[in-house]
Amino acid sequence: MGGRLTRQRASVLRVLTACQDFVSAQELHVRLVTADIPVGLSTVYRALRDLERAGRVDVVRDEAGERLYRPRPADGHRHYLICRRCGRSRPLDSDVVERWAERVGAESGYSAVEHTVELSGICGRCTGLCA
Amino acid sequence: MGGRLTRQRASVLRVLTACQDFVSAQELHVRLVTADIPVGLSTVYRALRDLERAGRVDVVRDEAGERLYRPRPADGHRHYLICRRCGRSRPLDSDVVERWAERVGAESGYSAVEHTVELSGICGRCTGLCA
DNA sequence: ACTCGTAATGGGATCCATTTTCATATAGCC
DNA sequence: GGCTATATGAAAATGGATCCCATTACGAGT
Ligand SMILES: [Mn+2]
Ligand SMILES: [Mn+2]
Ligand SMILES: [Zn+2]
Ligand SMILES: [Zn+2]
Repeated sequence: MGGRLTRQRASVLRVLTACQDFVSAQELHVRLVTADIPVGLSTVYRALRDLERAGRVDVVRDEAGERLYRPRPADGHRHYLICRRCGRSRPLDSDVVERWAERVGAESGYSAVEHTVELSGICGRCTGLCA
Repeated sequence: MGGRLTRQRASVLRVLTACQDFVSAQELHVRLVTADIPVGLSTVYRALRDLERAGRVDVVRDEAGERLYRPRPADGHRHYLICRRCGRSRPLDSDVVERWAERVGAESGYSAVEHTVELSGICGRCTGLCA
């Protein structure tokens, strides 16, 4: 399933995990380079693509359409509420939506139904700062 | 609210409405040109941006991140189930999710909470064709 | 530990949707 | 009809993501 274990891939996963929030590939690349862990940008993109395929990360898009990654909790698939100002995210209890999506999908006659659910807002800390 | 009523803007909205499904800006531009309605691509993008700001269209992103537009039904905000193969979409009854999103948002301490909900699958017609 | 085949790397080129620029056209008010 | 702020559109710029390909290095086999 996973390919060879290279220094680069290990570093990408380690630094991503240390983030605890959604980060873009570019941002992650900067963090790696800043931490004196030289990894090419292409390699970061490839590592993230592979992690995504392996179901190890959750992916969302910000308003500009940029892809943001976050390590997926061990207990599987999650949805998040993300601060549009600072990016802080928290996983949600989404049982209700999961059941709704399943039911609607089944009733529709469509097959292989997938869903995207994202909430965004301004977190308490950001509401405090400025206005 | 809208600015001047130009031939181009009128055409964009008319052809978009005739589509009855999600279309990309580029696709819409091709349809316009094909129908002998010359409109610049930039103008299509600008018209769609304005329609979006005015709440006249719903916007989703396909898997490639491309933005797709569909005229919004008169009764407001909707969510859709879209065929990943051919693009056919149907509006969903999303009361359950609306209430869930509202509750979760309120409990979170975040303000100005917004949500994105999209279902995608393979429609009956596409399942029939090939495999 | 050494070799070797093959997958992985990375810097630059390339892709492509979307935005910006700016000279020109025109809607809409007098 | 004239005026002017606004809209247009062709071309250039932007920027995230992917591709290319010569080079590197993982790791299985010995
Ligand atoms: Mn889910
Ligand atoms: Mn909704
Ligand atoms: Zn915040
Ligand atoms: Zn279909």
